[in-house]
Amino acid sequence: MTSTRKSIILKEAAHLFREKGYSGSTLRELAKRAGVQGGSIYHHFSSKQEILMVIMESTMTTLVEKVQHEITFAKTPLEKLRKGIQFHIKYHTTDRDETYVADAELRSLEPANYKKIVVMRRKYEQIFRDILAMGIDQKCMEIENISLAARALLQMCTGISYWYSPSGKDSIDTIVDSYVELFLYGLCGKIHHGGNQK
Amino acid sequence: MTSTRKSIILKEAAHLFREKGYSGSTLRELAKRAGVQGGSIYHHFSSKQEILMVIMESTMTTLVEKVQHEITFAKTPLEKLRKGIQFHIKYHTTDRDETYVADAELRSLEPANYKKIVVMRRKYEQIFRDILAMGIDQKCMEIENISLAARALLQMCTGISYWYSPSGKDSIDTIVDSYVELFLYGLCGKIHHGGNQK
Amino acid sequence: MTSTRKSIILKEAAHLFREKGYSGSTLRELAKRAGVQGGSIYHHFSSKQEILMVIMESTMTTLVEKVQHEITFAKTPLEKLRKGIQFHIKYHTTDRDETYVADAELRSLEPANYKKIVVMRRKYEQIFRDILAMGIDQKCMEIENISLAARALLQMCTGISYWYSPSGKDSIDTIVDSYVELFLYGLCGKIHHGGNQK
Amino acid sequence: MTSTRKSIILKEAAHLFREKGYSGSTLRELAKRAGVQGGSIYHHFSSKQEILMVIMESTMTTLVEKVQHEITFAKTPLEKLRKGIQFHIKYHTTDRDETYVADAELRSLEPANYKKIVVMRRKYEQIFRDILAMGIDQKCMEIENISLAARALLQMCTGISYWYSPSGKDSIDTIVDSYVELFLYGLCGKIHHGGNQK
DNA sequence: CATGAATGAGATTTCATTCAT
DNA sequence: CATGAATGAAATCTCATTCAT
Repeated sequence: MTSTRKSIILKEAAHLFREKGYSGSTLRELAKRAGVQGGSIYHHFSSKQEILMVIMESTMTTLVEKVQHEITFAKTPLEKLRKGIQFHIKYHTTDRDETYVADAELRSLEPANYKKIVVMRRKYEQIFRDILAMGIDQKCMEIENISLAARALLQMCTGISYWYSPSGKDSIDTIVDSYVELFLYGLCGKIHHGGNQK
Repeated sequence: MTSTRKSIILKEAAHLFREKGYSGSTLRELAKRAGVQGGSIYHHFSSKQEILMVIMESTMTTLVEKVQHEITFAKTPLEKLRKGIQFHIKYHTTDRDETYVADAELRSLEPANYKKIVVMRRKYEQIFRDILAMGIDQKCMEIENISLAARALLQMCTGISYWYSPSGKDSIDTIVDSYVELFLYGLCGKIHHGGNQK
Repeated sequence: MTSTRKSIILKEAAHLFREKGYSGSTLRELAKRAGVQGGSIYHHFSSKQEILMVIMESTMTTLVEKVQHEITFAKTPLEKLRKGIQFHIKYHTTDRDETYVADAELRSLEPANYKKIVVMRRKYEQIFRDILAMGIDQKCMEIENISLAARALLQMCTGISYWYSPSGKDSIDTIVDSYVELFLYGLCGKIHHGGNQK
Repeated sequence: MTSTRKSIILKEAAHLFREKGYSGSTLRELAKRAGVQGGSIYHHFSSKQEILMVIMESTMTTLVEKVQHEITFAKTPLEKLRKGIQFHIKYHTTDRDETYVADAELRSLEPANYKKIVVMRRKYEQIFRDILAMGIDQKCMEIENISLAARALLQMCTGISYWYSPSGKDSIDTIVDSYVELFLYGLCGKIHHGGNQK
């Protein structure tokens, strides 16, 4: 919530990178949006790449820390999953520029940075895989392939940050409920227990 | 499957754009990968933008045409959905460079091109929305919000093209089956008809 | 003597670097002098540093090769020294931009390049040290410290490239003769055999 | 020997300019080495150029004043020359950063400053030329071209500041003796009076 | 005096595009 | 069709200098 020059630049950078992509964004444009001269950005960051890295690192750190906190107090795997999805979606809608960038610009990271972020990303995904595994253990979920399911879940939910707008007709809570419902019961899960009818 | 210069350039362009993004790719690099000199690209395409547009247009055209063909002969909405998902995933894994680019580089299109592609994309999504609506009509699906569900479905499936590798441990058929199952019945749909227990 | 664009750029670069130093020279200025656009330089060289390196490497290579050829056919150490000095001075006056740069801009080389050139420079100096050592052996020279003497000789002669101008009043041959004389007999060597009278 | 902020900055500036050249040095680097922040330098100097000028002016002033004092009490031209060389070398080794800069960065001076320093430099060189002329008059030296010889002498001796290190194996006194000897008698002057045998 | 954020001009470098051969 | 030298606009980055605190 602090509004230092540095934080303004970061905020505008996330927005710009989301809009035009990292490579498609220019520091001139960023400077203009942040209300500073081009050179001033280099007082706070040593390179364009560093700006991207700061956004990605802080976003991933927050994601991992907060989701762990959110699911700690839930008792059942289902409850943990619901809390996890809820948090994921809320964070991906409130800080949607940053999360979009963190999701879409992995490829723009230089090798060393890439490695760091991939580690954090795996850690985050692991949290969800663990929940699913627990659900299977406790027989409240039935999943053929945990990895696939976790990926599907996160991609589905992350995708929200691609189109969500606060001024859109669906509220965040509506979206959260729909997605949880969808992921837990599918399109037909509440209607009939039919097998896989090819 | 023709291997003209032009088709090689297109293939390499899709690969390169996927790897580094449209803005992050240079025509020099493309030329090198395609085995020609920089200037030669301009005998086949009038600009970098045109290369992107050709990829996107042909990809979207194929997507729309083929999915329609695939679902035509399916009788029930469930069957249509299964066929649709199957086709979507297969196409997104076999031509994953092109489909990835078509999905991720919308923002790199110039306004006129952007409009054209968005229309095609909506048409494609509409096909899936129609299936879901039909499913509700015929009471074989239960969906709160068709738009959200269609988006979730496509993002989930498209996401496969982000990580799928032919050398990975999951075959395309395995992936298709898992995703169809997941989307139709969710994690718990086959276990119990419990309500939404917050 | 070839006048390709590349050779023109190199020639002008040597001249500019000599005039303003490597760091003090801009590629814009170089481009202007070479009659090309700024960007064109990068068609021939990958960086400003590479231009400097090409100048230094080719200069040092020529120096070592040619001086070896020059002294090969001289029989006595004195004759070899005279030939060596003569060649050194001639090369440092005819290609004085390049030799000046090779001498003065060692510090502007990046570490890897620096190492390469230092090796070549040592090789060149060694040639002169060898001549002096041979002179001592054959008792036609009397030198307390070969390293110091070789350094003094080369610095004295290299210095010519700092002030020599083809339009000046001293011809190259005059300069060569004076320097050889000076270095062989000193200011007083022909007058009296006085000891070191402090 | 005073260690005011200003004198520290000057000392570090001479060192930095020697290492990277005037153009290649940045005030930020200088500030860091001097242990202050970038802006602080401007409390002591009005510009980067002024720092260079202060170094050069004080160095040249000291050179001229001290060499005159050193040679005043010597009686013969030979004695004067020995004293002059001795002083020159000692000063160029003890204050070798400053003297190196004074020697190498003439071209970095703005026109007005350039003129001033060139005058001082000529004055310094003239002192040595005068000694040589006196030596010829008194027939204790034999020199074809006084200007060339003076230039050769100074370049030879100044060059010491390019490689001298207090931790090297040659002491200053050793170097002084070798150079004096070398310049007075050459490599062969003490051996035989042979003519110029081409 | 000292700081350090900010400036803005300018440096190096990149790259889509053109065109003579 | 193909080449590769050249362009020129624009991108990233640097740095001497200023100034409010």
